[in-house]
Amino acid sequence: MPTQTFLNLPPEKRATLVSIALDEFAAHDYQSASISRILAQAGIAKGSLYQYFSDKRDFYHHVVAVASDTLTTALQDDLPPDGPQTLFQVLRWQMRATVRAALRHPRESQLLRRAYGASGPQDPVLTSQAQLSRTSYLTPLIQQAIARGEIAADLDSELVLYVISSLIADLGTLISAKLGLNQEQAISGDLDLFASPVVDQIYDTLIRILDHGLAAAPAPQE
Amino acid sequence: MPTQTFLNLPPEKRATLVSIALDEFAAHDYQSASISRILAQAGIAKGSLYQYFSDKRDFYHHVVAVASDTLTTALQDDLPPDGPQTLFQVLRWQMRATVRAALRHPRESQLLRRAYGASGPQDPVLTSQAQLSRTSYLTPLIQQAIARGEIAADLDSELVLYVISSLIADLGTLISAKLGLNQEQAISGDLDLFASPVVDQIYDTLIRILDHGLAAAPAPQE
Amino acid sequence: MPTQTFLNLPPEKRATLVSIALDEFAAHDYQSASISRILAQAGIAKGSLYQYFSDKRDFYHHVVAVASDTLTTALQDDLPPDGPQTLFQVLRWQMRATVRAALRHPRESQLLRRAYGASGPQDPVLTSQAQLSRTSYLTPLIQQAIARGEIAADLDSELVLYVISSLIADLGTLISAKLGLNQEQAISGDLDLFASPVVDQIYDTLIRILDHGLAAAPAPQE
Amino acid sequence: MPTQTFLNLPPEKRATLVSIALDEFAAHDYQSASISRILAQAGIAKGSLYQYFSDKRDFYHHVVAVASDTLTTALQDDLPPDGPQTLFQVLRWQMRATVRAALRHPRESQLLRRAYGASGPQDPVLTSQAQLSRTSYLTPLIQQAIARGEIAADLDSELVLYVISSLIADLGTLISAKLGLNQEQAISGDLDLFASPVVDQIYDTLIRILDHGLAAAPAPQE
DNA sequence: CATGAATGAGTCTTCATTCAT
DNA sequence: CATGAATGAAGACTCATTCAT
Repeated sequence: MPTQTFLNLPPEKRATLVSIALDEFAAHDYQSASISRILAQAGIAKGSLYQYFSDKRDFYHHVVAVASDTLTTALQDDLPPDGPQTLFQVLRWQMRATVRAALRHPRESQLLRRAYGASGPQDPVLTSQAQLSRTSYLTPLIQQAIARGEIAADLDSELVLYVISSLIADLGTLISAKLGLNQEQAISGDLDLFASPVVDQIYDTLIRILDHGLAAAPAPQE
Repeated sequence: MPTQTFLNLPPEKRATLVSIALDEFAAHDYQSASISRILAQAGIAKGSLYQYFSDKRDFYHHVVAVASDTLTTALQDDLPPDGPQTLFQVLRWQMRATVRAALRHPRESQLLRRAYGASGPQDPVLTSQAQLSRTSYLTPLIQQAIARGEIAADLDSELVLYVISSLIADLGTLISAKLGLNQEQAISGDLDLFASPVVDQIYDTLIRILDHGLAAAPAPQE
Repeated sequence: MPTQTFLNLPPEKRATLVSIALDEFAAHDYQSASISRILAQAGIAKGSLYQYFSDKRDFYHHVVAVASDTLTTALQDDLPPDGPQTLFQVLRWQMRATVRAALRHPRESQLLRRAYGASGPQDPVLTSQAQLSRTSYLTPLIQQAIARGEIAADLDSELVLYVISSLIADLGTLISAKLGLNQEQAISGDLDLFASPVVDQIYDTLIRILDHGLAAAPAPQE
Repeated sequence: MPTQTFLNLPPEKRATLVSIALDEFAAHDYQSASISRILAQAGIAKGSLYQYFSDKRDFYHHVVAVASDTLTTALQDDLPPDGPQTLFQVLRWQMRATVRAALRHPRESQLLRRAYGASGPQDPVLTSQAQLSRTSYLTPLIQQAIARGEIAADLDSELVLYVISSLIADLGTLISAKLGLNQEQAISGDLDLFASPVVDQIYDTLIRILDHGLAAAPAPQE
């Protein structure tokens, strides 16, 4: 946890430090990210960091937390239009919002992929955070959907969550591939690149697949 | 690429070196994996490695390639029973085979997850290998399935590939979660842990979802 | 030397600071004792210390002086019973008092052992203090004893001082060894551990040796 | 323990390194002695030391061992003349030899004083070595002396050892004081400084005190 | 062709001290 | 007069790589 000393810092300085650290931790994994590099670039003395955070890991956690906040906020600023909606209408929106948030915040996105993806047993803090972040938003939606009969009642909600979040998780990769973007473009943060009917069609198709797959089916004729 | 010198080595020595390296690279990410540690444990002189490989990265690539081979071979030794089968019957087999291969070869599995997952723009070799490994096996199956009408003709095969491989990719996580296993047990290599009706039911349900979702639908009643 | 600012401090605060410093300096040698640790534990601001003392070493000297006072006072509160006594009767008392003081004030005792023992040429202040502390109490006693004929007149009083103080200096070690105590017990401050006839006998024997050795001997019969 | 790598080194290089380390460890206590300083002065690369020793402490132990060997050898090269001798004749020789060895090897002497004196519970290796070094030579002599009746039979040999070794331990201090030498002269290694009748008389007197003190006394007439 | 000693830049972290508030 | 943030040198130790044998 950041010390009070860090919290007292001029917001600008705080932001600079975190932003530079974001770059470093997004580009290298925890072990190989270099505190020295970050501090040199930020123009902050070696010793100072240890007045802000107790540890390299402590610092890392903070940076991850900030990135997570940034993305979460971006998602919440991009809510579906009001009015009653089916799970699948909401999911379509969510897909788009997720992709757009990742585009707008490529470093945060990359960092979290790394942090939550590779968080071994060595960092239980992150492991549990990761699980939470995957679970918290979708789980209630899914349970409502089951209650409303939009999803087959006999489907295990945990499994449904797995299906949906798996499909959303790597969406960026899919879209980049279909648009023929290289990785640089994909993380350029240029939203226009993704404003394409192709992308919309991807959403539509995925939603159709989910809808048909999960629907409380008049058991298909197999 | 390994030098000829390496290829001339007694196979046993080669295997030992690679196996120990597998441990190291599975346990630590590329940067923090230690050549020194590997060589010390293998009883091989520091200089020798640089007569076998040009680089730490070169060596790493070789180890990843071996791991990839191991898993691929394991998958190919676990083929579905003969006879004409639908895509979904094959996929069910494939799911089971993938999970079993990962269980039987936990280090390789972990290494590839790391290597393909976090392969940044810094290692284009791995990035393309990763893509290939995801693509090669499933793509022809999917195209056949489209041809045979098992999948809606208007579905883009690339997207179908995405859906299927996403669902297979993290299957281990899902199963571990549902069985309540911790990470240690999950990589223990104990096949019996996964021999449970719960697991079979997961396969069944996922296949049902895929089937309904991808089927050449008599368009559902939405 | 402490500044006036320090002397103006509420005695309680002063005592707290010194006591915590005592712990630190008793546990680590001068260089590795940490001002930061002391201040953090005492809840005193970094800058303040440098308004109380000029230096780490200045502070150290003060702590040593306090410890020295504490022990000296403890010794003076444990005077031999009144009435005329021989040097050896006084010495026996002194041995016991020294041991008891060390037991009652283990931190001070440990600190002084460190400070006076290892005081190199780098810290002349301590070196001379150390010498003084060894000399001041015993020297007059010895001279009286010589005058009274309890000690052979031809013995050099400086040498006698050396003999006596050497034997007293490490008494703690000897007693701990004979009682089979480990170091933890030895500095536990538990007076009862040393309340044993074995200990009394050690005093008696040492005194006998000193007495016979130093006595104005009718030249022994060898 | 030194690695084979270290043992393979040209003896000259080995000696240089150890000698410089001797200076450093004699001048500063373990914690504040600086590996960097030693290596810089020795012209050896940082990394190399860790191919010779596993640790700072490992290195330290080696240096202490070398110093101990040096002093032990010096003592053994200075044996008393042959022929049956009383304990006290031997002790007189031993005093002289100890003082001369310390003079000839002032750094080793200083290092061992530090190492054995301040060896806390944190370094059990040294603690036991220290005890051994104090015990091994004198104990058998004392037991013989008791057997031969040179020492009172009722004296505990452990206590006698304490008395004798205490008096020998700080002899250097006493002599320096009596000769009026400052610390620099005392560690200058100049043997001639100590070739004085004053010194011989100190030995004589101490031996007389020990003799009278420990003798199997016809209880003196006090 | 194997060896393994040498290298020195690099790692994270701690420290006593200063100085503006 | 107290504060506590800033500093940057220094600490022990590890690393991939080279090169003479």
